[in-house]
Amino acid sequence: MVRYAKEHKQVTRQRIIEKAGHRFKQDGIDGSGISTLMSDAGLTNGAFYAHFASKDDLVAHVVAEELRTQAASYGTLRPGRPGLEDFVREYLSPEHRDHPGLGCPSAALLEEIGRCGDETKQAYTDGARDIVDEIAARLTPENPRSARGQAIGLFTMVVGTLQLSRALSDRKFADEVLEQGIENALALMR
Amino acid sequence: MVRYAKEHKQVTRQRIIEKAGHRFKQDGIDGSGISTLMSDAGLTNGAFYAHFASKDDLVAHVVAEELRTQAASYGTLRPGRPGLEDFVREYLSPEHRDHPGLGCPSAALLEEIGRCGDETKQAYTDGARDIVDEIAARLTPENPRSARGQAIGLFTMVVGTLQLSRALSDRKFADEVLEQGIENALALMR
DNA sequence: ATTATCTATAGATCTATAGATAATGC
DNA sequence: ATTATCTATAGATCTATAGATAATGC
Repeated sequence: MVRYAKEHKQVTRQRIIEKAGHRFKQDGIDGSGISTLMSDAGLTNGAFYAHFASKDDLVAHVVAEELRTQAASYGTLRPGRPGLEDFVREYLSPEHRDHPGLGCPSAALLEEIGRCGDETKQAYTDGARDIVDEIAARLTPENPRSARGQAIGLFTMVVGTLQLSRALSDRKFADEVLEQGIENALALMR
Repeated sequence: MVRYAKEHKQVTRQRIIEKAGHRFKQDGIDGSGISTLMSDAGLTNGAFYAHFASKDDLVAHVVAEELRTQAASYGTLRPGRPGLEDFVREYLSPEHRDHPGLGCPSAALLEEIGRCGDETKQAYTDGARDIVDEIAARLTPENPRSARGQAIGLFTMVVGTLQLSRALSDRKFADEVLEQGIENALALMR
């Protein structure tokens, strides 16, 4: 009984975390209330505190989970640079721009994470390290600049590019930003 | 009388906008309430609605003002590429990272602007155009890629780099991100 | 006399808690 | 019998409004 109950609770907790990831990326952390988050998971407000000590506690777990998922998804890409090129084209697509809830947590939340408490920033830092390592591993260091430095540049540029494209009300300008972003990303990988 | 009063009101309005810019960049738009914003300007809550129709209305004016100021500040740089290099080094400094309230509105608010209403996104779009033009004008198009494309890449990368550095709890990693950002920015300008 | 600003407050929403209920496993 | 979840609510905070007040210019 205890065993089943524990599993069930863990399943629910995981569902809250995953649905919250979607909601946070869509409406922002400050823009998402506990009631909405629990409703997204098919539960009511009060049940929240049986799973998390506070909203901040949830945020830290969501950030960790989102980055873990993202790092893991890189494993499905083709090996080496061709895989990175596929990644860049998918990342800088209108599809990704127009569906933040399903997309990259950094593009959707990076600025807000910078204002969060230390638990959340720590979770983000751990995840970011893994992602930079994943990208760097695909960049053979042929030229003087370190693969790690290139990886950081590639990552920050695609994040900034997607954010900029999302903030523009002019569709043509927004599309141009994505297209130039692909060119710039490929140039950075050289 | 009417004339003096109007001027005085305009001065107050401008003060509200400038102080709100600082507060928004520090605590986020969602994270800054009207009471705090007015208190920053030395006024009380209720006076706000004599100046702005709503918080959204203020946000749009703040975004326009912040980007106008930033574009204007580029005029004080040395001409051409050397000026851009100065800009990059200043932009990607620990000083800038650690004082968001006084810094770049895009690094502090871009993600949140993407979730704002059309008035604010329109204001941002107009400002972003000017900034991209300013940067592009300093990049002589010697190579095949357009100066405009390079300008977009430079801008998005420095914004993403500053945001990333602000989100990291590990100081060494955060500093490394800034240093590599400078390298990457210079590479993009080539 | 005019008007910028203040005081007070309505009404909505937010985080968090306490006690009740309903579903599960013994 | 146990416990995950729900109902109800406290207390804080948010946006916005209405009417009062105080400072300025005639």
